[in-house]
Amino acid sequence: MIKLTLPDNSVREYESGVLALDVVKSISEGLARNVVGAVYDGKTIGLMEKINEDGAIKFLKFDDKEGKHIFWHTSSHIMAHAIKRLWPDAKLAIGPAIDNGFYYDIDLEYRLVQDDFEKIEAEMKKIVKEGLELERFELPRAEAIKFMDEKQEPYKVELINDLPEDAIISFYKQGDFVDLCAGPHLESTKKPKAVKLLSIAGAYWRGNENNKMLQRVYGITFEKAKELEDYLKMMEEAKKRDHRKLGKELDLFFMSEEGPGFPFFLPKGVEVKNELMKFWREMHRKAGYVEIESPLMLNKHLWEVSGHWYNYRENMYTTVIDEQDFAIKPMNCPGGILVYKNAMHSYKDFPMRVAEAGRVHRHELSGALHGLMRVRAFTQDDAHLFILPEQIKDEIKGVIKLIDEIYKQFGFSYKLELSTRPEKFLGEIKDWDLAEASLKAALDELELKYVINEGDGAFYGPKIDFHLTDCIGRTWQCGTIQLDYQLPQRFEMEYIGADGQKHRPIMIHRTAFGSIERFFGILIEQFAGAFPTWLAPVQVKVLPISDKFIDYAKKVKAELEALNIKVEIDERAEKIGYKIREAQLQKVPFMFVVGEKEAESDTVSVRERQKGDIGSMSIEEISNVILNKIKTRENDSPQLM
RNA sequence: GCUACUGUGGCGCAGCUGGUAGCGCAAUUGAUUCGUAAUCAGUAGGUCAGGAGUUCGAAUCUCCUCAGUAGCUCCA
Repeated sequence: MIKLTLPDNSVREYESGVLALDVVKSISEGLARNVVGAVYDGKTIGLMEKINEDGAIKFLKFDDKEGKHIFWHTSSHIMAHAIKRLWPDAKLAIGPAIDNGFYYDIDLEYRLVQDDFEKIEAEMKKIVKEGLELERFELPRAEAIKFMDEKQEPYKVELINDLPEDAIISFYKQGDFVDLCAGPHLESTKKPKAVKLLSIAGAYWRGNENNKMLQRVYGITFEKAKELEDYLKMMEEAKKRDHRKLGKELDLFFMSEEGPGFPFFLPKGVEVKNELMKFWREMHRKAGYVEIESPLMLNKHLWEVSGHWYNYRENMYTTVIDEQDFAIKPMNCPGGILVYKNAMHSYKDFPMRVAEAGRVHRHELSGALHGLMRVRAFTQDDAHLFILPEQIKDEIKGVIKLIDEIYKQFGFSYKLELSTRPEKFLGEIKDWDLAEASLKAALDELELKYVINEGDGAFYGPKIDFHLTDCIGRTWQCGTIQLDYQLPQRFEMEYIGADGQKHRPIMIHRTAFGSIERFFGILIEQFAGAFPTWLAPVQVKVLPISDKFIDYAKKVKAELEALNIKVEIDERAEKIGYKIREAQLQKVPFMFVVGEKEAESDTVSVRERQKGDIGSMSIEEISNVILNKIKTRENDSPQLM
């Protein structure tokens, strides 16, 4: 509940939720004259401030995040206004603010191209210069529909029709431009002086691929030109971390036209992946997991039982062997289940935690592919837990903790999402309800924040997803925990309970990395390719000053290799500066410069990638430092310091 | 899959309104043996994603296919 003190000292109360401050404006001239902003659950956002315990509010300045949203939301109106001026037949759909800027979906016969951006930007700047005041007004439903109909805005009419009965239908007007909008907005169009349109893309009306595809124009604005400049520079910098670029530069992996969506890993990429999996195996062993392997390909019968043949067929690679249909596995679970069914189990065996790093193939839509983040063949660090009903909550909590611990190793922060029953689902609703409640309970008991995605679960059960962020802020689902009552039934899985009777186990599917490929991609971007020493494909590069010292360099290399340190020599007849530059660009954690001085004293001159020259040390001394970093898996990537 | 854009030697790029391809890095050869982010010189390497068409003539124009990029849909 929000209390608003008006100039006449009367108090008005609002339900919690977003309160458009323009409402305040209309009722409280003087208190909130130039105010733009909103209050949410009594907390200040936008230009507002709580001034006393009652939750009264007064004019303030921008709060960072929400303030930006208001700024950009108004900017999206300015852009729509500009486009309407240039192409009066454009039909407006929706135009919200996003984390970095805003967009507007527009239905326009004419196809916008990059070259139109300048024109639109120029028109936007004109509107900014005009400093049009934004006015809010409300209309009853019938009038609102009539109004938008007259303006020939069919999408707006549809939006109004879908608003709940009691919704307040508000509009914002700036000059001759009016838009259906809940607000809030800036008081005038004069602030977003630095304007930049970023890209144009297609987007389905209301996100449904059966609907018409509209043109979505993305843009960003700032008050000052310098801010825009900084933003664009920052984006440029961020793009240097792109794993696709670094993957090439650092010889980690590549993609070939011959296998769209099927990544090739180069020796250095495999080194990193192997180290990653070593870490993974250690963590899982400690957490009480065993590991199995199941076949890549299984016959149609199995996929019919699992439900994949009917629910997932368009995504599976299939083939015929000896006149029998087979499918390459898109998921590891059925294989894991066959392993379970290979023997009779007792309740005493539970919880069983069975891991499998299994390569799966899914025929993803070509437009969905993206570097290592979205591929058609990937290795899931899967595991299936077979448990008793009373073990659900604790096992889920255990999995969450394990995933959290794994992510912490890399310094990741993550977002959690809980996805519930989809339209296409197997099994009984009551089982679904129970499963969803268990996942919620586990999250709540661990006091974790999460958002709920209604209807986003897998067809066999609800799930908790862990989302990680890439270099430009896109998030990718990595870890997932899915509770499943369906497959145990479909596969008639059993165990013998304390009562000597057969019972059905409950199954949890889970991944930590999600896909090793995707996780690797995120990792590359997180560290900008400068892997911590323990993960680095080359940990030490030995750089002889000249050919004369190659023998000594080889001796150094042999000593380090005996200690399992990954080392290379740069034997080329280049100057030391050149070799250092190259090793630095390859982001090798340690460089050993060896010349006459070192060969004589049996030492090396050590150069660390982030600190530069750290002086001359004996081989034993420096290898102890390195071994210790490897052993403790110290996060010494310069990106995290 | 959809919308828009892109596709030139291993990599990064240039090639204006059509007249049969250039640069830098890398590679390679030779010289240099040089102390902390690029030594000098030479050589080789591409029928311009693939196909069809327009044209006297196409990397440059048109169409189709493939691949990539951004976003949408979908998803780990």
